[in-house]
Amino acid sequence: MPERVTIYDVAAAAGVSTATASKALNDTGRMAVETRDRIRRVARELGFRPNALARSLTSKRSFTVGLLTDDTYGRFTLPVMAGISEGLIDQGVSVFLCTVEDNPELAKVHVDAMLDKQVDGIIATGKRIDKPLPVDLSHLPVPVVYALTVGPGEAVTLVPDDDQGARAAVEHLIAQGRRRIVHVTGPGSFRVVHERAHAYAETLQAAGLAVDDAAILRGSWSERWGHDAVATLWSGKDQPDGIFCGNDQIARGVIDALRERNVDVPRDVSVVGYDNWEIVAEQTRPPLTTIDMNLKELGRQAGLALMRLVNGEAVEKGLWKLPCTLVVRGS
Amino acid sequence: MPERVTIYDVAAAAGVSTATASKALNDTGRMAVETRDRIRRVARELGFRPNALARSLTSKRSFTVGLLTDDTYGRFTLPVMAGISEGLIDQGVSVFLCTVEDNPELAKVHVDAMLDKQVDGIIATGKRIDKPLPVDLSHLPVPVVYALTVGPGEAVTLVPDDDQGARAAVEHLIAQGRRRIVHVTGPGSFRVVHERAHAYAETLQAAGLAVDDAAILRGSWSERWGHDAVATLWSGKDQPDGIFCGNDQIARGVIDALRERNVDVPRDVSVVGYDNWEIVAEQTRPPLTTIDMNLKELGRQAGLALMRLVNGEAVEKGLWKLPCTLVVRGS
DNA sequence: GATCCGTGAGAAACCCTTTTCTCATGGCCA
DNA sequence: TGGCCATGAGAAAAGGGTTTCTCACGGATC
Repeated sequence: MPERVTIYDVAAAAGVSTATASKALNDTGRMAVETRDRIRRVARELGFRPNALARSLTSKRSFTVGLLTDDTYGRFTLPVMAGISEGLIDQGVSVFLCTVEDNPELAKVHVDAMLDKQVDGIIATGKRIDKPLPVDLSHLPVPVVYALTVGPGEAVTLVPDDDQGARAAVEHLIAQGRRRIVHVTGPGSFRVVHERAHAYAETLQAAGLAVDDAAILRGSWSERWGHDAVATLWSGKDQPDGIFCGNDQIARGVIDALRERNVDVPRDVSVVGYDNWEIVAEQTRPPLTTIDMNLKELGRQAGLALMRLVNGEAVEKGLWKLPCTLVVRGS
Repeated sequence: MPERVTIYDVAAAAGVSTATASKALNDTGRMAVETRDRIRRVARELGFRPNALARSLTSKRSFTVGLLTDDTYGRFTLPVMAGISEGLIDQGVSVFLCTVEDNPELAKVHVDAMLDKQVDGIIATGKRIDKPLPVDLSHLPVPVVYALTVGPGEAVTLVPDDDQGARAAVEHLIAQGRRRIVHVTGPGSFRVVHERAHAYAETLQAAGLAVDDAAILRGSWSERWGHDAVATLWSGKDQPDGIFCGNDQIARGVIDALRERNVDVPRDVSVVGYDNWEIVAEQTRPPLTTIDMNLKELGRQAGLALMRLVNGEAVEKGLWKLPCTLVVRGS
């Protein structure tokens, strides 16, 4: 293991003091151009990289943030984390990852460890928007941002705009000339189910289409449920010509069931999913038209918002609803 | 934002020097028991927490490790990361998360940022065992451990024992009295496909059962493929009574297809999956018997191995194959 | 009563970098 | 020729801890 090169080494090699070396490398202070260039050249030759710890000690900024999640399996958290990491690296910020499950003591240990390490701020993220993390982050000495999980009212919280997403899905179906549009979605215990269902109903109404409570079918987030829902729908009369599904798995079940009944998608029925889970959406036959929540972008924004708070810049408090995108494929 | 309490505050409040305060709190040095207790009590009352940055500066240990991943969607990486985080927090170690996708420049920036922050070591992990990260980690000033991704030969690399896992699956089928066992698996371009297929064949042979190359069906990692494979298998004569699937999604497709054909699982055919992806395995009807790769445990071990390297303890180099577990459910 | 030694605590140095303050130098102006 | 000022660079302190070394004190020993 090679010894690390310190600024003392650079200063000695360039024949100057560490003060001068520091100023040369940070482009501060006043000095002859030749001196600055010489020091920089020496530093480069020696492969000098400043010790961020020592630097943080004086600057009071560690260029480090903590990321708390209660999710170990979900597929929503990873893109959010990737977005955070990607959005912050430009500013030289690194991200501490902490998985806390539902364990309050563990969460506290992690938060304390992060604070001891002088994180500049903390991002809380989770597997379910309507479930808070098992730890109170509201009186910390650093700013906190919430992404994909609820925070206290006065906090900055970023979530996908379910209303706009659902609206876009239904509007797309209407634009395809569909008039009898049903909504097959997940369990009523999820907040997103209500929001999407509400937006669905409003959009129909705005288009002058009939809204029927029975046209909202709640079940589980599974292919099976999509399959079963089609069985129910096609057992009565008055079959729909458009189906807005609460997620891509349901949509896939719906499409498979339709094909089994020789109902052509998209000729006879148009289907729109939710999530743009590529491994599902692209495998469907035909490939699934669906709503992308832009989770990576959400993560990036969360990171940037946190840095603005850290820098003392003004940030609008409250719920930020980030736009979803309709991804048109073949269904 | 409350001001942070430093050891100077503690020392002043207790009427001692910072040297004495430090020794009292770290249980080092010699001093009267009353002095030590008094300092500790004062520290507790003031809510003193040492600044880890300042501490790291002298100790040369940051109690921080870097975690590199190229995965932003996969479902394998998250449990590994959770295991690492969980395994290291006991030692007060925090984990820097870096997502590098397939971008070598980005990866280099992240690695440099971590080294600047004086990480004690680095863990590389990825979405696919047979694909390396887009950055060379072999000449770093800190130790490196690879988990779920290939490292150079002399490195410590942790992967699930696919041989043992596949063996356990097939042995379970044999123990159920099955004799005509086929293997429906993923694309031949994946190394795990070869390993599992090889173990499958060997286990059959060891049990004195016929091994037929045509009994290994390679396709995609999807339910659809499981479905299609059953269609193929049941179109000929000589149907199998046991099916070992390359992952849970395939297994689910297989089981669904069997039910559609009125083939009873597990009465007529036993099915074993791979991955123990609970959202799939538990939703299957009947619930899926499958192989759990214990990824969280793998992550934990990776973290512990890295800390042993950091502490200069002996660690066996090379490939560590960690045992998989058969999870018996209803199939 | 002088010497010795163990004890408890503090002074100071160190980790690495940044930043403020000071100072020597030399050119310019009066 | 003396005083001023701009310039370039270094000394020193700070940041928050840890660690080594030193020292004052009091009791035991001879």
